[in-house]
Order: sequence, then structure tokens, then C-alpha cells
Amino acid sequence: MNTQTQNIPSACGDCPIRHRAVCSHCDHDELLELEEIKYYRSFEAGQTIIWSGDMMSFVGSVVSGIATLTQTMEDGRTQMVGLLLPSDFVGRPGREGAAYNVVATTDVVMCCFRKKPFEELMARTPHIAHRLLQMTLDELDAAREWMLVLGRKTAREKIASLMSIIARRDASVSAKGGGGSKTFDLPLTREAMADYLGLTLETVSRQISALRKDGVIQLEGKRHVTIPDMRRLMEEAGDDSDGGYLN
Amino acid sequence: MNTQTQNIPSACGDCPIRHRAVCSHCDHDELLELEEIKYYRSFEAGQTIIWSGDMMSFVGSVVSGIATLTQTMEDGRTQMVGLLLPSDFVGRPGREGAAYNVVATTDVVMCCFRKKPFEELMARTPHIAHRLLQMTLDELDAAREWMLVLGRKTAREKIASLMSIIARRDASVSAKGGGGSKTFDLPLTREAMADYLGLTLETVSRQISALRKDGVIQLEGKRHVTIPDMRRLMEEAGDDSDGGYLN
DNA sequence: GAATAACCTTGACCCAGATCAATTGGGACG
DNA sequence: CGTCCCAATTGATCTGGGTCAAGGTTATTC
Repeated sequence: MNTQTQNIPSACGDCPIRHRAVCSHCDHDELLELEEIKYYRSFEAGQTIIWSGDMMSFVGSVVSGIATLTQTMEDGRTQMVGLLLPSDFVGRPGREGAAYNVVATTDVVMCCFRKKPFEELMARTPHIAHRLLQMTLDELDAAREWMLVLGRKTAREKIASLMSIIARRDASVSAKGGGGSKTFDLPLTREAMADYLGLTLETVSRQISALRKDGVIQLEGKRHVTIPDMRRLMEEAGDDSDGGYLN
Repeated sequence: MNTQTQNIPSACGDCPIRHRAVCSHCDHDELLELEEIKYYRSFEAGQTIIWSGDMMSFVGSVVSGIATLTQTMEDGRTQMVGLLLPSDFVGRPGREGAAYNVVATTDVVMCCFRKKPFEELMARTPHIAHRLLQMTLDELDAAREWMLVLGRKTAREKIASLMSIIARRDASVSAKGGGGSKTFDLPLTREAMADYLGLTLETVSRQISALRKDGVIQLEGKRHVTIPDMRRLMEEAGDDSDGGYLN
């Protein structure tokens, strides 16, 4: 029952992603121009936002909710290639067709721009182009990080890596700081995690159980996760521990 | 013994990558500015060009030769996350440290720019920033393509995918066109292929032998490959065949 | 509150690819 | 010409994660 009213910002000044999205470097005048051509769209959980191969008439930013980028082979094997959180950019200026499926995992609100006007605006507005370059470089880094996970990590390390990534950008730090205990809700089903990690959903389930049994994570219900010790989790993920991520 | 003289272009006008690199959209004046701050560096096969974690004082383009981007875990597992061919860009404007190892696979000549001056120039020169955005978006697409390979393809499909990628951008089309027969030299050792594909070198060797036995590829020596039928190779790679790649 | 349907967990078995190990082939060099 | 070295091949065996199958949990609907 997805009847919860999604709060759609009226003006860019109120926008929750104002300072992280493509528009974050824009000054007042540029923002006014953007405001001219923007419009909001809502999508329900499960709905496909863009079909791979389709013409793409708009680009935009995720305002709220979570979406995934996936690639699928003819025989149905699918691989997630991106996880879109609020402020992430969708679409590719300067290209006609979409290369991936974009699917709403939760209810999603997007701030859209028709592609043509946006491209023209971008040509005139270095702030936007520059910010988009930054964001694209960040995504490229994330994709390469993920290639290491997919190519070389064990199933257990993969799960730990996923938990650590979600924890780092999604989590609320619990009251008793100490070793850095964090809590969050998994935004993905077991199957979606499997598609992200190049595993089967059974293996995902087993490894989550194993990490729970070993005390690396705690579960309440199926989705609510607590990480008692981030450092421990990072070790399990095979990451350069002590990499300075603690907070 | 790598004593072969590497031909270093003297002026940008003579440069073999003039029309594909970051500078490809530059007009005459912009090119002059770039020419001011550029310098060439040569690296021998096997030499590390940039160490992960090091300060990066320059950015630049590969002029000739082949280099790889790799990530390594503490226990030695390594994953290649990029293959740099002539005209590819190295380095990340707006970031201090290098995130990956860059290693010369063959002798390499690079056209370098000190980072600071390049960043300033970029801020003044939309043509460069725009071209860099394009190239970064292309790399991101390639990385995501590769995530599907790493996460979901079998060893045989992985090898076929690698062959098909190298063939598509590296190959000379043989005289008798027909089904599109192609020939090229593998620029990578079996071990490097393994690191690219998330496999062991033994598995790479076995699968190459299998594809040879099945007539999908032909080998002369260990490196020289002929693809008698590109369409067949694409099928083996599990790619959307008939995707319109034939030529 | 029973029925349906997602989603998740757990078990038993199997196989693709890893691991360990031996051998081959092909330059470069004395 | 032999030898040294390194890349590559091939074989034998092992195992992590896939596959197939059987429940278990919640939430939603009537």
C-alpha cells in the first residue's frame, strides 16, 4: 500500500538534494533557468523508470527513494550495475538510447529535465557541466571498486562489502559511539543483493546468516541491520582496513 | 630488449591521437595553450607509471602502447579495472591521490600535463571539459559492461567477451570480408587476462584452448589471433547477437 | 482468521572453476 | 649448441557457490 504522500519540493531552494545534485554548484540565476525546465515525476516501488534500448527523452536527479541500474542477458541472467540514491543523476547527455534498465526499488520521486533543453543549458553553464563531470568520475570510481568485488571477492566478503557500503552512506550512528556501531535498513531484497553481487539469492541468504551467527552483523526482522563493530566488518570485507574510514 | 626508438610527435598537429584524445575538440588557439604545458614521458614494458595512493602530479593521454589500471588487495588478489589504449586519459582532475596502479604493459609514451595548469586550463576551456566528460561517460559504460562480464558470465563467455572487445577496437579486418574475419595480437599475457576477467591463468589457458578446438578462434603462436566469424564469437560471448556490430 | 502471495531460510547434492603440480615451448644469451 | 628463464599448457583433485527442493515468515486481502 504505497499511498504515503511523497513530499515534492516546490522550489529548488526547498529541495532536499539541492546541495548534492547536478545543480549543487549553480548560482541563483542558473537555478532560475533550471527551474524553468524542470518537472517532477513519481514512480511506485517496482515500476520501471526507463527501459534499456528505449529513446531517452529526459535526464534528471533522484530526489527521494532508491532506484537500480541493471543489465540483463537474453537468458535472464541479470547484473545490477548501479544503485541510485537521492541526488544521483540519471541519463546520459549526448546519447539517444538508454543503455540500462532503471527500476524503482522503493517509491521514487525524480526531478526531470527534457534532454534537449538540458543539453543546451549545460553548454552555456560550466557549473553544471563541471558538477556532472565530478559526479561521473565518482561513479566511475564506484564502478571500479565494484569490479574488484565482483571479480575477486568471496561470497562472504561480497556481503560484508555491500553492508559496509550501505552503512557508510546510509546509516545513522548509534548513540553509544565507541567502536562505531551503525544501524540501517537494507533497501534491497535478497534477490536484488544477489544481482548486485553476482551471486544467487540462496548464497546471499546463507552468508547473511553466517555473518549473523559470527556476530559481525545483527538482524532485527529481515531488513533492519546493526553493525556492532565497523572495523570488524571492514576486515570481513577484505578492505584495506584502518583505511581511515572510522567515525 | 626494448631499445626500439619510440616515435614521439613533435607538435600536436602530427600527433597520432590528435582526433581522439582529450584535446580532440580543441581549436587552434586552445591547442597552442596545451602545447605550452605538455611534455612527453616514455615508460618501458612492465614499468609502473603511477602507484596507487601516491600523489598525482600530472594527468595525460596515452600516445602509444598499452597500460592497465589495477586494484590489489593486501593478500595479493588483483583485479584489472581498466585497459588504457592510445588516446585514453589517465588521472583525475580535482583529486590528489591516485586510486589505482597504472602499469605499462608494452612500451608506452604518454603526453603529460602538470595537474594544476591543466585544471586551470580546463576551467577556461569548455571544449576540454566537455570532451573529458564524454570520455568519462564512455569509460563508465565500459566499466558497467564489464561488471556484467565479471558478475554473470561463465569462463568461456568471459574469454569470448575479451576477444570480441579487443577485436572490435584493435583489429584489422582481413581481406576476404564475408562474415567479418578479424586478426589481431593479444596485448596481454594469460595472467593479465586472468586479472581482467576475474579468473586464474590456468582457466584462461584452458578456455582459450577449448575455443580454438571448437574453431571459434584460431591461434598462431601464443598471441596472434584470428576470428573467422565475428558473429559466432559474439554468440559465444553471450552478447545480444545481431546487435548491429558487424562490418 | 483463513487464504494467498511474496520473501526468506535451510538442506542435500553437484559442477565450474580453483588449486596444486608437472611438463612443454620458445626466445635470449653465454 | 646447450642452458636458463619465463610464458603457457595440461592433468588431477578439491571446493565454494550454484541448483534443486522443501519449508518457514510476514503482510495483505477478503
